Amino acid sequence: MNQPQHRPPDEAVPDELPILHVDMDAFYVEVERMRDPSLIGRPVIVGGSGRRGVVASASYEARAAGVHAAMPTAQARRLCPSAVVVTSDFSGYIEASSAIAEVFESVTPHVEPIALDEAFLDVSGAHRLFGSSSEIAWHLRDSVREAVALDCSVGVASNKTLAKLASVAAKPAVHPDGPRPGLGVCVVSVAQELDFLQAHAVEALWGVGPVTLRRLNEIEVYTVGDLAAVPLERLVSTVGAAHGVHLAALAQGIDDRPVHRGGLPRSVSHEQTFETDLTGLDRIRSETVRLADAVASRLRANGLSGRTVTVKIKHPDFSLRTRAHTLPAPIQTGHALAHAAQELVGTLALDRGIRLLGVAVSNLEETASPATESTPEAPDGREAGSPSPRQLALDLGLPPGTEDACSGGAVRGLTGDTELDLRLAEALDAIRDRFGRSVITHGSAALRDGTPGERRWGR
DNA sequence: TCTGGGGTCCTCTGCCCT
DNA sequence: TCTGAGGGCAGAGGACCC
Repeated sequence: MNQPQHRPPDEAVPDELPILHVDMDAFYVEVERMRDPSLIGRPVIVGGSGRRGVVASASYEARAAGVHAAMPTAQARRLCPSAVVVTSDFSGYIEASSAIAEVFESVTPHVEPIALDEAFLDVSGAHRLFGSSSEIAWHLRDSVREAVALDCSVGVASNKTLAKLASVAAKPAVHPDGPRPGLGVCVVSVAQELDFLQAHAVEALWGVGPVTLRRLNEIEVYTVGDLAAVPLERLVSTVGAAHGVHLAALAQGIDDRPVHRGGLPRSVSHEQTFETDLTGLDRIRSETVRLADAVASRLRANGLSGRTVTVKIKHPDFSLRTRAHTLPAPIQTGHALAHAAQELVGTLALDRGIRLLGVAVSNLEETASPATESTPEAPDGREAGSPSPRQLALDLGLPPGTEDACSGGAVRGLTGDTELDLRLAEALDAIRDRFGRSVITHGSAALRDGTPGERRWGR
């Protein structure tokens, strides 16, 4: 959205409002419009274009027709037949997101990314350089626009919940005649907090999804104000202890969660919904290898390894099953991960067909890349926070590469990466870096149209 | 006429150990 | 040797977020 910005007169904003929530406006759509300017002014839907795709983001023109995120693309097409459907290409979004993150970091080191298109900032230490919180918010809007030619909305408040709601209030409005410019920046002073907060529908609170909303509606809670009036015991008996106590505090405007910089990710995963349900053991196994390989590539690219392997399958009736196993040592190679994932898949009922298959690794830790790890001059004394030494597994079966992991023929215990696994992964990475990801893969998982990882994260 | 993908966090349950 | 209580942990699943 490239609307002219009308800077409001300076407001008396006390500097004790430390939290900013910055949210890009229709981020994926606007990135696609930068790539293809012919999309400007037209209704645009970004998301999966296949038979089972859903909407990831919709332009304000498409939203005016009732299209919203998570809606099946087929349904969105019916609601807005004139919309242009663009398949998500995350490499461009990641690039823009990195440029935006640099703008945030230029103002404060206290940045907590929430997604590619939004973040919380704690600006309590930035006032001497950049002025009041309101001035910082406008400065960020201008700087983001200058850096990536995209608009964002900024909420300013005393805590995360209020800042998040404020950024929503600052957003452009959906209107049948076209998008109406929003405030751009919305400041919620301490004096306004409760009135602003308690007028919201209860589902506006973070943590209130469809299930919690239904439960709250059953006890006649529809607004945050209603929530604030419910006795804590009733709330706890309705939504559970932890959730109830948390929601009760939020309803009173109490939210002392700090802004913290992202640390190590908790998990890395790939999953795919298939155009037609997956059947046949060979096919299921080969897709497991492909997903495991994609996850392992990302682990290595980020210098990570993990101990807990989880597989997830969704049946045609949408019932979901997961199986997890924690290995004695962390792994980061496709071979070891595929082996563990296949063992887990083998414990699940596969005869009903598979709509979605996923492979995830959690219990992550930093690990030196194979290239750096092989450096013989590595110092003995490691600094705190430096990558862990790699514990290798004993290879109890055939050497990697001499067996097809998807054949299930060689049974190695679920142990970890072997030295050979690592050397093979290192060679694969080098070849893929040079010639592209699709030039080499497991024989059992020959790529047909790119891995989900490529489609999502780029080659 | 269908319902994605990549995450995080929480609860419940079962198992193991003391 | 058996049994029960309780803590810790892993696994499974649900709910939620963007």
